[in-house]
Amino acid sequence: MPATHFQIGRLSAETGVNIETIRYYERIGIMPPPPRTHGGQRVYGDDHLKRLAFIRRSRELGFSLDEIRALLGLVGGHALTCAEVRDMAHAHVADIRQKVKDLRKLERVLTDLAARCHGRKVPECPILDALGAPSERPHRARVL
Amino acid sequence: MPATHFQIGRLSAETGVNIETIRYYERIGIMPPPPRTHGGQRVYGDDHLKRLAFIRRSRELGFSLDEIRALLGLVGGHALTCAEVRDMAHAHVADIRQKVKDLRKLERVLTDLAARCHGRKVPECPILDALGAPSERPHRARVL
DNA sequence: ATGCGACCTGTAGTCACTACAGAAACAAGA
DNA sequence: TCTTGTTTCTGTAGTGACTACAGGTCGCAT
Repeated sequence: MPATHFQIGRLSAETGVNIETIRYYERIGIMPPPPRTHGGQRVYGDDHLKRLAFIRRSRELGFSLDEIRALLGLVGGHALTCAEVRDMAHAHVADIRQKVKDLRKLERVLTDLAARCHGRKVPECPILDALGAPSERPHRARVL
Repeated sequence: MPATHFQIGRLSAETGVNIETIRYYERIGIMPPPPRTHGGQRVYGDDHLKRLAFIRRSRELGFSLDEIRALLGLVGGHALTCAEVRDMAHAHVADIRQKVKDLRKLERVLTDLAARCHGRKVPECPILDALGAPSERPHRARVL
């Protein structure tokens, strides 16, 4: 069982969240201001640890800080229903699918371009060509 | 054949780049300052159009403005070799592949969570649970 | 008492835009 | 010529989610 009182450095180490980021979270109100020592240093407990872990995990899953605020019930004062949470998750999945699609298209284009490039001396680079020829030559072919 | 002299609005319309963004590009030096009318309004030509199209396309392919600066030969004064361009493209492909991987994992986790959620009244939401339970209950299982 | 690392506040920088306020320029109609 | 409306101008500030830094303080060990 870990100690129930620790400072920001420990909290940072346990959650993997940067110290500066923790203070930032406090400033914007998604982490509650913890009690302080006599000298003004922050003292955290397990609740803070859990909450920060939650935030971190949610960020990893692609939720914005505003959405996390909602998940935490910090908006309007009422907690979300399970259905609302599920809807948020669904919306994210849709976002992610679109992003993956876009990225894969992009990957194809770039690999194609790179494959056609043989690293020769200087000017006739097919990549620069495909991008639209910065200052010389009219560009005909359009990829994507 | 399109007109060779036009204002920022037209340039914006033809390239799909926001007017404010065009001025921003000028300010940070990746678009050259165009000549002006008597009254101070910017006048563009086909060179500008091509260059902006190049920039736009490169952005779409995921290059940063700094990388585009390099592609345009604005750094150190020397243009990149074809091989250097190809290497940049390769590096991007690697980036993209990693991102796709991460996103797909994320998608799986989120769909799983959403599937286990039946939208019931309020508290026993498996999504919030999996995220680490904001303030109550110890969280055992870790996904991802 | 002194040295050291961890911590404090507050501000500014990052990236790539985007938004706005308030003024001036230009084209078309009355 | 005057007015009206659209477009453009400059300069500044805001966005999201941090990150970096300066200059100072805390707390503990020696």
